[in-house]
Amino acid sequence: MPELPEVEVIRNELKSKLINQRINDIKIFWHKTFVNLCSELPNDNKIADIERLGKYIVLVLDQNFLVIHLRMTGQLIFSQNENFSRDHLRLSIHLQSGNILNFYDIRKFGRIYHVPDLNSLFTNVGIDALSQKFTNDYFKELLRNHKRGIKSFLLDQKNIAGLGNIYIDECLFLSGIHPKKLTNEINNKSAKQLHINIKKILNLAIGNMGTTISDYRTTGGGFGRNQNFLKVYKREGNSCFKCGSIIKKTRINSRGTHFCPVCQPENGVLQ
DNA sequence: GTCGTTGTTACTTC
DNA sequence: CGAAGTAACAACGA
Ligand SMILES: [Zn+2]
Repeated sequence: MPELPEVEVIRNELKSKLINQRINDIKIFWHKTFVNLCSELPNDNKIADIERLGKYIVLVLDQNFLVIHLRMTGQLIFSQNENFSRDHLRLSIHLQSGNILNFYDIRKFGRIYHVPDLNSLFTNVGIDALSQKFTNDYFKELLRNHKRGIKSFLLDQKNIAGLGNIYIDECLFLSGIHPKKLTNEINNKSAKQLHINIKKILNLAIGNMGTTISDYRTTGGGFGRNQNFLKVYKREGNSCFKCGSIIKKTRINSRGTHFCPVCQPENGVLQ
């Protein structure tokens, strides 16, 4: 279930495969996957560019946009022929070159929106975590203006776009911040550390081609490698790489949350 | 049969 | 209003 790094890897791979290609036809196999808010289908449109905001991939067409969100189990797999699996195939974008971009999605939560503009779709999406606009000062202000558990705050895409459950646990561990620490009680030093680590961890994960825990695949169907470098996610019961304590797992926002009780003390007090 | 799962949104309650 | 909790979406594997 992809977060910013996985989406960015897919975007980079698709750029060379799709830009300047023309869409011939779209075949829909699960109706809810495709949300058409334009008067027509995107057939005959050229893909001019591919952008990303948070976990959204944006195919910029001549006239309008195709916006893709993979949600939990979405996969975009590129094929140069008709010889591909139809299992869990929800939609195919056929290009005039004969190549096909297939959208697989086991749980059917993913969506492909065809929209005339991006405003309505992105009203509740904040600044991208890897954007130049996401500065330390901006982050400090954002934290100060909310009183909310930091993990819950970071999961909310209207604050900062792109972080999800895995990378939030990793960023908070590396920064020594308890996931329930209130945003307005995080001091400037911790905020700066967290800001640096968010960028660092996301960029490292992109370099490792993303994290494959179960369903994430690159556009060639390959695995990422970043799952081999996680420090706390899925490591409950194992020793902390920093201090040797046992990594704990709890539930925050009904999400599995992994942390070291010594390196990330609640209320700044060792437990 | 039950539980948990990398996401988002609507809804309720405080 | 903000924040927190829950269900819903839906399918699979342990
Ligand atoms: Zn530790």
